Amino acid sequence: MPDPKRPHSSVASNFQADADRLFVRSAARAIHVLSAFHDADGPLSLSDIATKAEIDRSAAQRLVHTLMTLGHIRRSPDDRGYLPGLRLLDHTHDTLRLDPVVQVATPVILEMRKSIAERIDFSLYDETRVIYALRMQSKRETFYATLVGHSVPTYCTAGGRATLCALPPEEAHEIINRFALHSYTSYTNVDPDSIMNSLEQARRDGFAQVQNEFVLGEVAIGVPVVNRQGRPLGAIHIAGSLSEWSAEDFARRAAPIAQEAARAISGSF
Amino acid sequence: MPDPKRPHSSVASNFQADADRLFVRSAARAIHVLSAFHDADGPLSLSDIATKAEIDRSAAQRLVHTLMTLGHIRRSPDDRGYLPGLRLLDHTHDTLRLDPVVQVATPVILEMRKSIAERIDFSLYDETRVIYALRMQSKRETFYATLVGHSVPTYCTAGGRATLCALPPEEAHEIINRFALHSYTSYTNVDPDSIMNSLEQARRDGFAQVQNEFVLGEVAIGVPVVNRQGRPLGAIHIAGSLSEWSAEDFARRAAPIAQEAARAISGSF
DNA sequence: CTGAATGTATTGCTTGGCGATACGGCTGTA
DNA sequence: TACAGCCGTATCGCCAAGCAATACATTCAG
Repeated sequence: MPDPKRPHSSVASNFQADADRLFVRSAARAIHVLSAFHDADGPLSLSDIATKAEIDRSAAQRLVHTLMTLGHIRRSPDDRGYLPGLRLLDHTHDTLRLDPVVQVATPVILEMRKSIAERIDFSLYDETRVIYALRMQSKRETFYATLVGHSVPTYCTAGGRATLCALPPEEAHEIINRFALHSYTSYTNVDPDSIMNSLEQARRDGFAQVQNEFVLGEVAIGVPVVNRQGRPLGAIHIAGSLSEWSAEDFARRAAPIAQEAARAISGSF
Repeated sequence: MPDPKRPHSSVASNFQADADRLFVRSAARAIHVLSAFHDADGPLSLSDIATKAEIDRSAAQRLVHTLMTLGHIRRSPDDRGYLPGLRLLDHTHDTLRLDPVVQVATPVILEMRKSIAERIDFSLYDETRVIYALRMQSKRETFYATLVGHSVPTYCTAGGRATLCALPPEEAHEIINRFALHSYTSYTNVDPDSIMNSLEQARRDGFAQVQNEFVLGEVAIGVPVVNRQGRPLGAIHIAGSLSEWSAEDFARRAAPIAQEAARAISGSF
């Protein structure tokens, strides 16, 4: 399953700096080096990093060296290339624990598991995607663990559609158009108009529902968490298996729980 | 002692650079800026960041500006300061999904939940601490969710002691001595010799056990995951409540499960 | 009103970072 | 065995990118 496009502001090395005297190129390049791993599927060599970060080998050498002394890059255990370093996880922790939305969502999500045994996730809104921040596993899930930081597209997932439906339609439309709409399964809806219709439906129902569009055999509902101005901050989603639920039953059971939780969180912003 | 030729250079900035021509100061400073949030408990102002990162306000301004355009820092929702940005979570995802140990541990940990209903964690070894990478919640846990990236000391936690006991004693001793041993609860063992004894015990038993030392009311066992050379890579830990288990019963029940899982993972490295 | 924060903007000097280049060590292959 | 093509590492002189100092508009507390 391919990852959705992660923003990667690429050619940014030079054209930024001319206009922007506050822009520190070396700092940005360091970040680009770390971002080189976004489309890696294993350890990278110096030249790999240079290519992906769009810098020359010398720059890659210097920056990798620097990041390695800081623990943000390490050699792979078998010494065949470079990997992201464990120190990056410290920033993860900071990002999550200092995020006001995560702070109030956490106890609410934990409480939800008393009401339903399915998989519950909380994710943060980032324009064309939502990023997984918290997860409560269901009892039976054994195959696939979504890692924290995993991001999925907004147009074809329950959580994503939930956040989009909290936006003014024209803004949602603009975001959908920014996408290279990709068919994850044969059921994925890639027609912008049809997606806009499901957003409309979700707005009426108060929750978004998706089956089979991103993962086969999965039914999921999503509810947006919004601030006082109604702007989306994130989403709560609950996912179950189509082998155990009809879509209707699942929505009837899961949606009210997610809605109540979302209301509790939304109240604080 | 400050060099008169470089009147206002901070200690942190140049002690590296003199010796090391490959070291890119601006890159390191960018990371320091992100690390400033490690000991923050809310949004930071520019001056806060400058202080914590040991740079002047100008540098902080430039670096924060740069990191903000990259999405690695953002303003807090109420516009009262800066927070770590969501893009950092992309690096989280890379770090976890590319980590060979996490790759093989994930399905094993997921499988464990079939055998036991308590809280199961997998964490990665980083010298004086272990960093939480994966978690399966127990049914009843409602108060406290450990966020991914959270790190705990090695000397007083089950997972930490498990990894230490896989080290040669002198090396473990050296690590323990590097610590400011801190009493998290009134039960925390802060005596190096006594800690060394529990490591010895853990080595004999094949698992480490800790009660009350880090969190009151909690009993936990930990088993190290090691490579072929026997070096620790991480640990599996299972935690339960002392209100439901005696320490002995808990160990009898949980240890074999964790040991089998650890063996399965350790085999691959 | 004052004083101390905040974030933002500008500037001239100089040193930190640049990129070209070279090197020794592996690995696979012809 | 010799060669080609990677790998990571090391060196060096040039100059603009990054630096620190400084100034300023707001906001907030006392």
